[in-house]
Amino acid sequence: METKERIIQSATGLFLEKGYERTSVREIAKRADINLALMNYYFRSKEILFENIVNLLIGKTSGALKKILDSDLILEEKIWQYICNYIDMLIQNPLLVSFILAVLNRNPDQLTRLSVTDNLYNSEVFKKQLTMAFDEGKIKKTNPEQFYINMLSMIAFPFAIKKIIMQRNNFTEKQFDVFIESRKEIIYNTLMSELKL
Amino acid sequence: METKERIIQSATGLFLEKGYERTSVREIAKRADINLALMNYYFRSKEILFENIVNLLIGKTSGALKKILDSDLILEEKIWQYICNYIDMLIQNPLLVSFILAVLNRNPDQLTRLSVTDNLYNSEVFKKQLTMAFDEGKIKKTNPEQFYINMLSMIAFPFAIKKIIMQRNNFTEKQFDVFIESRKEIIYNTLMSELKL
DNA sequence: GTCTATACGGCGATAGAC
DNA sequence: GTCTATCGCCGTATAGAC
Repeated sequence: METKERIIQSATGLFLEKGYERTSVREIAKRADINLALMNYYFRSKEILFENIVNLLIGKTSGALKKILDSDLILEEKIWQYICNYIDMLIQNPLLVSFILAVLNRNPDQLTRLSVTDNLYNSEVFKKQLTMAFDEGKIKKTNPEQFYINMLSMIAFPFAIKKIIMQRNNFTEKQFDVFIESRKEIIYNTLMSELKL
Repeated sequence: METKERIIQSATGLFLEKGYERTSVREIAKRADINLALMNYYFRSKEILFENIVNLLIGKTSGALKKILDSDLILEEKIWQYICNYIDMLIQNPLLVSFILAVLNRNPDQLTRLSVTDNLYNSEVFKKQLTMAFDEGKIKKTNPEQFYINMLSMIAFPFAIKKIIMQRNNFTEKQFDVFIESRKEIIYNTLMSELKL
């Protein structure tokens, strides 16, 4: 579909430049040089359009994240891989966290519509592994859900407050990415030091 | 002011029930039983109205948070007090995180307008204390800004994804609060175990 | 100073003609 | 598939009555 593709191209660019809220469907239609109504012919709403784009941008990567978490890697290696891949994905899609949080608070009943969410917060296998590691005497006792939330928080939250962090520290985009990049090791150490016997 | 008070009462209730985005100014006016235009007579905009309400709700508490961080408490005690007070405040104002993040992404240029933000993310004194503690050989070397971000992330992020956490774990409101309450100790231990020599 | 009525421009969405 | 025209909201602004 030529038209459909043009809409996606235009919308992707605008969403990445200005974020979801500040991009209007009229603007998307204008830049794609198509009629406004075609937006709603191909995608039923602005939100669904965004979901399609998000799935295109991070569908594979987020699937890979879940695979890491559900794999049979040993605990330390799994945590390290998860942190690295998650952060790499967010560096390449810095608006993702804000968007998901925005959707969450506007449409709380339809959490499931955004299929990637399942890949981004999913802890069942991982929690079992944590419990088992404790039973085998390999780590200190820990609440698996709390541990997972800690990991997720330290990975994702800085992207949610990216603008404040940049302002407070006078960061350029590049400096912010460096700051985040160095968090990989910090998050890993913080988490592991709590598990060590 | 009778009218002004009625607007604040109505708006506070609606914002707490439905969040900022899903509450319209017409709804606020209707419930307060006042004319729509009075909204903009007393408060210049919906956003300013919300800011007033936020300041009323958490003005004192957030000031207290900054005082803790800037006090001369010893490091361990300061961190513990900060975590406890911050979390208590968020338990009582669970929509605060989502709102601030929403404002942040809609109005990135006017971060300063929401005065409480200064109280909620402010690390200068604290970072110096961390650096000094290292110089005195009391703790392991750590990047102060990263440490502060870790603390903030673990405190605040769970409120941003409250709805997912509740859904995934089948929590009631009360169970969520218990879950959060028990995070105080967990966050403290996680942070301290990274500092220990 | 307060308050009412009304209007403006923009939004996301849609019915219906071609 | 595409387009026009329009709907029903939204936040905001203002003219003018009391």
